[in-house]
Amino acid sequence: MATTGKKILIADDEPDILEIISYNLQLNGYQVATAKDGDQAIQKAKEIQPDLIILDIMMPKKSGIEACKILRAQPEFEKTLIVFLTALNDELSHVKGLELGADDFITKPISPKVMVSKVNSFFRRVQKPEASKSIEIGPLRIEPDEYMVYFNNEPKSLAKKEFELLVYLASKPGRVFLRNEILNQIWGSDVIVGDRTIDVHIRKIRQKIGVDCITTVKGVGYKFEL
Amino acid sequence: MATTGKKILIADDEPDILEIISYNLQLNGYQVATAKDGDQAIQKAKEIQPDLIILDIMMPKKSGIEACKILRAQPEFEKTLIVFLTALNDELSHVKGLELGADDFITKPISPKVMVSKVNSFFRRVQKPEASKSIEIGPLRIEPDEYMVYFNNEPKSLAKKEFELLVYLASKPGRVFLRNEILNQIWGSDVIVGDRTIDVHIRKIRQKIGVDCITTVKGVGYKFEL
DNA sequence: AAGCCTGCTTAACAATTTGATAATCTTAGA
DNA sequence: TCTAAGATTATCAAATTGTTAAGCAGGCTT
Repeated sequence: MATTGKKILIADDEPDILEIISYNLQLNGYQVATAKDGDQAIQKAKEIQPDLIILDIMMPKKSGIEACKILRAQPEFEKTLIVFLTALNDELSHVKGLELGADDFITKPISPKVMVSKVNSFFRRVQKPEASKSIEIGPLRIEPDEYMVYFNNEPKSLAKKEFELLVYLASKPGRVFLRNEILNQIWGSDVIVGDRTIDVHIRKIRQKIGVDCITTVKGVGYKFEL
Repeated sequence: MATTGKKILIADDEPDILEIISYNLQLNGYQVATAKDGDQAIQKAKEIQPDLIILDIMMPKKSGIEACKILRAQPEFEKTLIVFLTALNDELSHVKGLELGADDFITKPISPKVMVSKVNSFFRRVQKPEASKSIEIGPLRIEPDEYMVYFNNEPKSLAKKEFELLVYLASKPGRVFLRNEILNQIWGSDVIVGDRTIDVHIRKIRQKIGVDCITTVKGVGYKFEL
């Protein structure tokens, strides 16, 4: 299954549960991180900024409820999906958890299949694309979100292929990309285009940006540098 | 407790359950309607247009799953919250239900208290996106509450889809939204509409607003910018 | 219930932009 | 100097979007 790019953090003190759930979510294309207690959950949450946090209620160090309270208090986790894992019949926890700002709870025991279904349904509601970060090299700023390049804050608009090519080269300034690498990355390994095609696109980028930020390495490829 | 105005429809074939849940939800300010089988649930849903529908899986006439399928097929219930009531261990129903477009399921037996908490959390979840602050960009002001756009204080009225689309794009000025993202957000991930549909709506917005505030990024999508 | 209005979607065609190629220069480097 | 790789330019086909009009369905009015 293709990766969805969604990051999930699971906190539970039972390694077995952690592993089986983690494994099944990964099979379904999620990026999974784990924590074995409340403190670790909080620390890892800050670290990886997950899209969904699953907290077991009963954990050492800090309970899931405490962890949730702490997380929710921070703006960065204000809108993160947080759900609790609870044992059956633990009604009090349910009520408390929901009042504390959890978005839902999941009762244990739970089969991996149901878990995956639930997780999918969480994301069905809140699917918003993650923002990619901008690249900044000297007076040049590339904004992948906007499909725009700014030179000294002057906006320069490139066509799709040109932009992709520039972003690719600029991803590692100074490094030379072989023509083959470029073809594979931007055009795909199965597409066949002529040799001059890359040149033409490079030319258009140079022309539109107005600064020579792409250097030719004859017989090898191109590199981005200012 | 003050009334929230939220309407809930509960369908279950056990009158006792119906009554006790209904009573507790009403205590918490919800308007509650009940149905005792699948057919009645569908009929009442059309009648009162509830904000949340709770369907028991095992019911006479039509099962909750069938009822859900029928309801979801109708545009008016496309985005209504629907949750299932299921007996424990009935995993198959869980999975099936979520795949059929239910938003969640609740396991029986369930205490009234937990039920109320869950219901509260459902509404909390769907209310978040409705943070209806007005958006103001330059001479353009968007009032989500009024479904109105003002340009230099001149009111421009847009149709629903047009308005939603504009609000979505304007939520992050400068950022390019892929056609796919737009489809998922405005039309829903399961609705299939033709390619030109977005264009036509974009055109109408541009036409009605009278200023070109939407930029096309060919091969990618659209972005809002003045 | 019939008719009208509005908004959503689609189809058909026009207009535009993009991407790839070919042909023709330039130039770095042997 | 000579040569091969790259730069330029023009051109064309394909992909993408814009525009218009027409069909349809739901809601409202009469």
